[in-house]
Amino acid sequence: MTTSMGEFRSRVLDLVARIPVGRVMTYGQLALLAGSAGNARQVGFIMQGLAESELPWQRVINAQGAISTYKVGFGETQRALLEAEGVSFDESGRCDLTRLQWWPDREDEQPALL
DNA sequence: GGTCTGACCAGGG
DNA sequence: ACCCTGGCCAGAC
Repeated sequence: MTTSMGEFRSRVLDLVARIPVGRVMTYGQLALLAGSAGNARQVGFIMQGLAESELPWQRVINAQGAISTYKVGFGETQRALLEAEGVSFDESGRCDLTRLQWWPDREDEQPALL
């Protein structure tokens, strides 16, 4: 079964759209759940340009619980958006993934934001 | 085809 | 906790 890049991309975006307010997912986690384990870097590429979209792009962070977008110029914006929905960061710029990382399951569904 | 790059990651020292 | 390494793989020359 081959998963085309187009399918991968749309699965990633579907997942991002479902992340509840105040929760986060990581690049690697999205790659895994979208059917391309180990392809975290491609998720980063897919996220390019989503800052102007309606998607909650700010809820995607790296596996250390930190923001990865400073190098692309969106870091401050992302942090502000997350803090505005209740996510707090420690001195080293990390949030508590054990508490905030969201894994899709039937009980914890939220209305899609699309 | 080859080579470089990257909103990444896990593991090891 | 930090830094480094190697792995990852699609895009863009």
